[in-house]
Amino acid sequence: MNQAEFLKAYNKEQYDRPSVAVDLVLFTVKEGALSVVLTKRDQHPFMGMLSLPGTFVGVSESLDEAVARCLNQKMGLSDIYFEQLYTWGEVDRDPRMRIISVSYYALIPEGRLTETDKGSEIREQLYPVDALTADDTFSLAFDHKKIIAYGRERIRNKVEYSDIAFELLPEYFTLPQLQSIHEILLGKPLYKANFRKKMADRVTPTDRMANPDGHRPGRIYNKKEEATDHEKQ
Amino acid sequence: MNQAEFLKAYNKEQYDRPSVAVDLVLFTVKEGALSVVLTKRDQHPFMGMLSLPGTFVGVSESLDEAVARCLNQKMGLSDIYFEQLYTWGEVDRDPRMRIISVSYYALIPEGRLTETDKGSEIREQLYPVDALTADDTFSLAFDHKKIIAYGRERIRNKVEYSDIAFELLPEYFTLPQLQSIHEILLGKPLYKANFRKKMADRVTPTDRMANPDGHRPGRIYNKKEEATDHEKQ
DNA sequence: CAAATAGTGTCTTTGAGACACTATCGT
DNA sequence: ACGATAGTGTCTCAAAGACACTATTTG
Repeated sequence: MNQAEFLKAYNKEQYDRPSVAVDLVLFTVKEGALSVVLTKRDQHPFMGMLSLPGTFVGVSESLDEAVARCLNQKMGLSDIYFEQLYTWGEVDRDPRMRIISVSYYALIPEGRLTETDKGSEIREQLYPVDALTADDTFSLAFDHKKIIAYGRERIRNKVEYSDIAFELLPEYFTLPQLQSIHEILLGKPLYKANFRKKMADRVTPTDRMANPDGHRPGRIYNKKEEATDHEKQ
Repeated sequence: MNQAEFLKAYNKEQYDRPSVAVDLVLFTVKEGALSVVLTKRDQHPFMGMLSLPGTFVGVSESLDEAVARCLNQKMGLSDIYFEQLYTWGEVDRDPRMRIISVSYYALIPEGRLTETDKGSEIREQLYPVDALTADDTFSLAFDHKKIIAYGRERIRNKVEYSDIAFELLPEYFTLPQLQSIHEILLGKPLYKANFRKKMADRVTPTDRMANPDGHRPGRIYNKKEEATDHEKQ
């Protein structure tokens, strides 16, 4: 079978193939709680219920491009950290038709939500993750609750061996702020002295200090650049 | 827009949507080397080159079912451990058409390859992974070399905190055999005494011994069942 | 017994955890 | 000085790493 024959035969079966969408779990930390952006569905199925923002994948865009487009069109955001989570392919996960969902999670510092026109709108779509997933009586559209729980576990694990916590903070931050993010992602308190020892070689101090109200100011740091081969020599 | 209208509008765009396939990285340990099953392509594109076994995902089967079908049809295998790796969605990864590939890895003990009619055939399709990925001049069809490298990294990491190594051994094994699997997956030698201490609570001894030629026999173990809630009480 | 592999005892090193202490801001 | 938070020194403890030793088989 040559290429032309292949395409012809394949297209005949076109109507019998699944569709592909990306679904996005956009995390941020708001008021000390890990939160996720959800939109209220205005169509069947699951009309009126909360769901993850998502979009169908166009034939001439990559998966990552579809995610970037979704972030841009639905939330006016660009240059956001995101990463693929898992691909969900149960046959009946959408009651209308067969849709395979490639899920991603994204991380954004709360402050960056205001940098767009839709900022205030998005702030009102934030829901605390742990309350959401703990409540068995509360239900989300499709399998989106499961996807959020999966993403929450991923970042809980990943914060221990990677630098994702920095994606939830602005460029400049204090160590107590960084510790707070870690505690929220891990879901448990950390010892200050130990935390600082572990972070020591991942951050670089600036000569600036935070200006708090009524107590000692903390030094401002930023994330240390990864050492290049050149710098190592 | 109601459901009927949605489906009608959606189907009109049918020809502009990506297709979905699963691609499978089937690992086994052969002659002390981590190896992967590759098939020689008999069609364009990449005719004559090596590629991963894979199949298109049918509209009425889940992704996991497509993987199980692929294992069964192409290799006559069932009840194999497998797990999703990553979904590859670059637009030009297949020169014919837009195909999104959901990749999986699978693990099988070398001995189980002979339990099927196609066993001897499959044995000849095994290629050592590390030689394959180290050789820059050697190239595979599509982006399959990248997928194999990704799977190889996944199992290298996962062997440290999970029980996947057992999937590459038969039900009953000796500790030196288990250590050998770990060393191959990690790519480095391990200290015998330390390894055995770490494994002590993950295996249960039997009263049987291996019968080697010309040296002390090793005790035969099997994997310890996970403690259930009932057993914990 | 020698060759070969199975299996163990124990010292060292490393890093996580716990906790008590000192430092510096505004009022 | 006091309340509040920032920041440090050091002891403990558990696990990983390293290495030397003993044990059991066949020929």
